[in-house]
Amino acid sequence: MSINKKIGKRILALRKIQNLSQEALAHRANVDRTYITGVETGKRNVTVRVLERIIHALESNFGTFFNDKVFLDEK
Amino acid sequence: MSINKKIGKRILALRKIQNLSQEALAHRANVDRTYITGVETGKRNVTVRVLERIIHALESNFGTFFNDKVFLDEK
DNA sequence: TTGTGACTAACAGTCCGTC
DNA sequence: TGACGGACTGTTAGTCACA
Repeated sequence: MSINKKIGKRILALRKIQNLSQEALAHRANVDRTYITGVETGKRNVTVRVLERIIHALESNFGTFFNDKVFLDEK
Repeated sequence: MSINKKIGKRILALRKIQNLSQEALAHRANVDRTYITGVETGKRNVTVRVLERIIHALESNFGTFFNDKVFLDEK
């Protein structure tokens, strides 16, 4: 599984926990809604600068974001 | 401190621990030598795909890479 | 509410060097 | 050995109409 897909899954999971729509998250992170779609579906290869905005919008941080089994599994 | 500078510092630290030159790391990660310089000095905004290669070349992973005080400090 | 294809400006990333 | 520069190509950021 590509890093992009892993990140997409993680973002989706965190977004669902917070009961946010893609649009609400997009607004918080100051990116376009369709951009969030692209990231969540693993189609975008994000830069750390944008990823930082999204992670903060999810009220998380890099440490906890990547401390998830999604990033440890070999799938 | 920008996310790029934090990542640069972290990569430099891990590289020093392993006693690698920038060139050796670049070779392992399959990126250009001058690119490592740019990343370590915080001038480059890396994509997660390349960051993954660099982290693996440092024999680390995203979880432990970002589990560092550099990414927690507000500096 | 979410996904897709297409688009341009900006920049990621390479390769050639010099200091 | 590492920082830095210019020139270059490929890819991402950011947005839109549409489904």
